[in-house]
Amino acid sequence: MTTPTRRSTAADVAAAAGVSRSTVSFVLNATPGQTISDAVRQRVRAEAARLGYRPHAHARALVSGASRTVLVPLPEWPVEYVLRQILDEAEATLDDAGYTLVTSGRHHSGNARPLWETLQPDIVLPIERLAAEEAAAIRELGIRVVEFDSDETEYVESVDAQVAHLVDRGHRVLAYASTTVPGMGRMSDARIARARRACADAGVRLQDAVVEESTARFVVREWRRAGVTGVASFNDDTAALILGAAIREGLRVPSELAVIGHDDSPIARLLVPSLSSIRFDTTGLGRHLAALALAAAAGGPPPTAQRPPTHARVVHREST
Amino acid sequence: MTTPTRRSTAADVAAAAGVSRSTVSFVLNATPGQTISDAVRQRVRAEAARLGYRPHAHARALVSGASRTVLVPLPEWPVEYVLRQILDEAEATLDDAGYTLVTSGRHHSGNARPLWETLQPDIVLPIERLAAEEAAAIRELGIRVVEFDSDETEYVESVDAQVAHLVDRGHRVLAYASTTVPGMGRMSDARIARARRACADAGVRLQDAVVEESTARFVVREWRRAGVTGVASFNDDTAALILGAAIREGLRVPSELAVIGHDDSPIARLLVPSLSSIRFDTTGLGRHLAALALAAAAGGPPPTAQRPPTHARVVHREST
DNA sequence: CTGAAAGCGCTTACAG
DNA sequence: CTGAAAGCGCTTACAG
Repeated sequence: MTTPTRRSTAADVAAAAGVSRSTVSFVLNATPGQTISDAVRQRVRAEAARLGYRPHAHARALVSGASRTVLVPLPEWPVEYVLRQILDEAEATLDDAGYTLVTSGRHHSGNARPLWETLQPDIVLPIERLAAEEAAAIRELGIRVVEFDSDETEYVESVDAQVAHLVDRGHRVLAYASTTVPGMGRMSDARIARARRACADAGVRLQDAVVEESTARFVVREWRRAGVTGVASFNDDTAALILGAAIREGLRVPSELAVIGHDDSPIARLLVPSLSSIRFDTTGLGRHLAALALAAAAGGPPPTAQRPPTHARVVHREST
Repeated sequence: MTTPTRRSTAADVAAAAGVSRSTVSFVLNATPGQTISDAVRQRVRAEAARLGYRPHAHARALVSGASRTVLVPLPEWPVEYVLRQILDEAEATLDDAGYTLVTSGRHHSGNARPLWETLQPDIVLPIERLAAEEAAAIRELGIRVVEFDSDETEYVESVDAQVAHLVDRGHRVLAYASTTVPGMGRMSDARIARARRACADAGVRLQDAVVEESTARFVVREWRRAGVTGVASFNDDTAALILGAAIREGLRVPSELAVIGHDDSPIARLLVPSLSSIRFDTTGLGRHLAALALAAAAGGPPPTAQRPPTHARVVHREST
């Protein structure tokens, strides 16, 4: 760790090039409508390069009123594979448009100010809907908040795909395995509700249970007793728990118990038997997020009220 | 998405409270050495609250020269479980000290400026050592760069623990399973080298191979032929690949082939048989990172040149 | 064709 | 006890 050197400013460049600070700004920002000789432009650029000049972001943001930054507050629950993939794609797309995506962690113990105050992003795009007061507080900072038009209940079509897959493969008594990760309760409830409806529509029965490591074998035994032959899971980790319990119970998978996960995370391919799962169009979703942010940054309304393209589809492997 | 309202400034608060802007600043920042009547203080605070005044971060950073922000550029390779845990802890610790930790993604396609320019953090703390020119460029921005005193070769004692565990359990021909994730090559090489040394010291033989999904069974067959009975893996995903291949080959684990992973990621408990692995003191490492950043922010040298407490230790499960 | 000046929102010596 | 003023580093009308 060495001591930082004093950074060079536009004034330094101006002095070195023998021009005014405005000229430096005009040249370096290629401001249109200015008539500056090529010789001067060359000189300014050369001096800027020589001095390693980089405009000070805070000063620029202060005067321009925009930081070209998008803040994504992460949800309370641990961020899973799918969301990471989506955010990676959103980040790349925003980068192409000259915007930087920053995610904020789930700690806000309170000593540091909230990241939107520290960062002063142009846009805040929360994954989970913010509390109304919180959103209002952010807006009072002059920041635009992008709220999704849809709540969790619209993102559960993947459950239909799980149920349809199991029904197609001849299962008539199903179970839904949900999880207890704190903060995911609402999402879990929405998915169970959707599973119930899908099963009712298909005329099959549905059990459900919260599955944890310590109870997985017990749950599996109960389900077997109730005639369950196919299980849809909240995510791949929960499915792995079911799969493990089934194996330890000496059940054959999928002939005695079929299991389908959700998210198609890396673990799905690593399990034996490999896990059928639900894959999302994370690229499409990521670009959709980026488009929402960019539209908000441009000051307009969201691009389309259309639902993003989830394209949830079954990846069929050995477990079903 | 609603249009943002104009945010209120210190000038608004001053006008509303009938005082000067300096007084507002003194009151709100509790600047010591000022003698301001309680009545005035009350009034300023009340108006600030009523107007929802929040100091503009960029203006404040511009004048104070500090943003109370720590930037952690993430490595090129996909961030695994252990690093996330470490960063979560570092984030919480920094938050307690009033600093915000921001991580920068691995995209820098180049249209957006590097995050350190956009963010102007006080400290940059890269996980992987930065290229010298890059570090120099950051320092020219007046930002302190914290370089670890140690390179990867010092973080491989966990390999000793893997080898010792297998040797303790009676294995005399070992194998090291490495991975091909781009960017992790150096780390992988360092660990294999360490495994070789540990095996030489223990007087046991060592094979090694890069393991991928498509080649895992082949590799396992080869190893069996060479008499290998214990495998140490670069990470838990690679171990899962070996485990899966062993099961598909009809081998009994651990009696015919023992496997130990690395990182103790969630998958280790989900596999059947459950995977022995190496757990780190992520809490200690996270706090160590935070301490390094804080020491740098305070302007001093790093707190201690001591190595961080990795405390790598074996978590013994069914696979060994 | 180029520079002096104002101003973004704040903090902090310095006068009263 | 409190306010006027300078200045952080930039951008951008506005004069020459």
